[in-house]
Amino acid sequence: MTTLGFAILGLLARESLSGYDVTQRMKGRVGFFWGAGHSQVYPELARLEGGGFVAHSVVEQRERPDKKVYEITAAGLDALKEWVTQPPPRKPPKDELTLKAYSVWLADGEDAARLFREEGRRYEEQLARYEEIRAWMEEEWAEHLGRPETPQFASYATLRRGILYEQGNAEWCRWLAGAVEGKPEGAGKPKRAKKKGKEKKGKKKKGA
Amino acid sequence: MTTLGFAILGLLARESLSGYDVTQRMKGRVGFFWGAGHSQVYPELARLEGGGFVAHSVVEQRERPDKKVYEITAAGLDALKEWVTQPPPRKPPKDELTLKAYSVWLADGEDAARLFREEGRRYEEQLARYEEIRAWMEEEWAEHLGRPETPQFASYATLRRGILYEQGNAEWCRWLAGAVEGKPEGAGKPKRAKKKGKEKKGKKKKGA
DNA sequence: CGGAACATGTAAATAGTTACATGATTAC
DNA sequence: GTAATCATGTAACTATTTACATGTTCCG
Repeated sequence: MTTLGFAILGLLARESLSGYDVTQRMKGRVGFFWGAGHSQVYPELARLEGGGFVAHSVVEQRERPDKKVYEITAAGLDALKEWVTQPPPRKPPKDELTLKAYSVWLADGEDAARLFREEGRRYEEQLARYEEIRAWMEEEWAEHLGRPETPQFASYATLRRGILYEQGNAEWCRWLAGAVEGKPEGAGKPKRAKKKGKEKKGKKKKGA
Repeated sequence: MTTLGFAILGLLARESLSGYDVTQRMKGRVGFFWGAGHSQVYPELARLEGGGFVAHSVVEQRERPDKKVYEITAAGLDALKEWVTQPPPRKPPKDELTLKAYSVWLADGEDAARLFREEGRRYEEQLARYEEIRAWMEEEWAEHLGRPETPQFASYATLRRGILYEQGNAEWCRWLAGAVEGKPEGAGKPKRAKKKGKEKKGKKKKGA
């Protein structure tokens, strides 16, 4: 079983969904911790069905194309429960923004400050959206949030994770943008023998 | 050019390395924000050389097998500088621990608390290691850390990112472990009769 | 009429992991 | 002798992304 399979089972444990619905969730509410396109979702649903973890029934619609609605089976629920408390394998993270920071010493300070200020702004926007949802949940779901056996509690838990994540990102971006501001282009290894025609129009770097 | 290619260029911009060395870095100092095995590194170095971004020379060693030491070229450095300040494409994150949290409502409270307490402990250990390195850097590299044009500054920046990341993770795990502790098993049918005496007759709602 | 949302798939390509394969030297 | 580290590669497989492919209904 793949992790994507468990992601789908996690959705179907809450409500039965079509492949289309699953894809929408993947780029909506659960999209901040797991994502997949429809071209991954449909084959995975077929595999899950082959393994007996889900079953589908065709729902005919008058005004819409027919759809296959998938429901989780008892075996699927068992497999999901088993998986939930297993420690996840630690896999090498891929954080492209940090990777850029690792080479930021080579960049022009203004360009770098622009990048990290802009990225920081995005994280803050996302944070603001999460905080709104959080406020809504804390009011609307007040009685669920003390009950870890409810899906509402679990959703709230993932949201808290998202909030801490965005806060950390935003704080770091702000700090880094401030730190690189005003810096000239990279020194350290002044390997500039470049007289390339690769210069972008209207944007002149220092040098010359 | 792939992101892995830029990851390698980022290393070679600091010092010339063999494929073996690059692989070691990938699971060492830069491993917390980018990882790759040797089977990915060697072909990528060949591709980078094909594109003129790196060049190698064979270093014969008396006591060790010969090695190919790769050096970044002027073209490679240009490409890297260009890439550093481009906003990274937002790709769907894959956070398996949060995904598990999304289905934690189905799990036994003790099992879940164990998982998140244990994961939290790991994050705290990592955090402690980072804090040590940070203390070392702040003493040893004091004069570099105000200079964004030095590779030392950039390393420090990525370390700060790591610290904020681990702090957020650890805090969240602690909170979640505490919140699920003592919770009985979730909705649905109980999986197996473990040696648990805490059976309750909770037949409850189906997910909504 | 055209675009967005609903609805489901396959194909091709790229990225990444795990396994296969070899061989030297150092330290126990 | 045997395990660990150094050193470099290829092959097979899995996961993921992007593109191809089709058809409906709703709204303006």
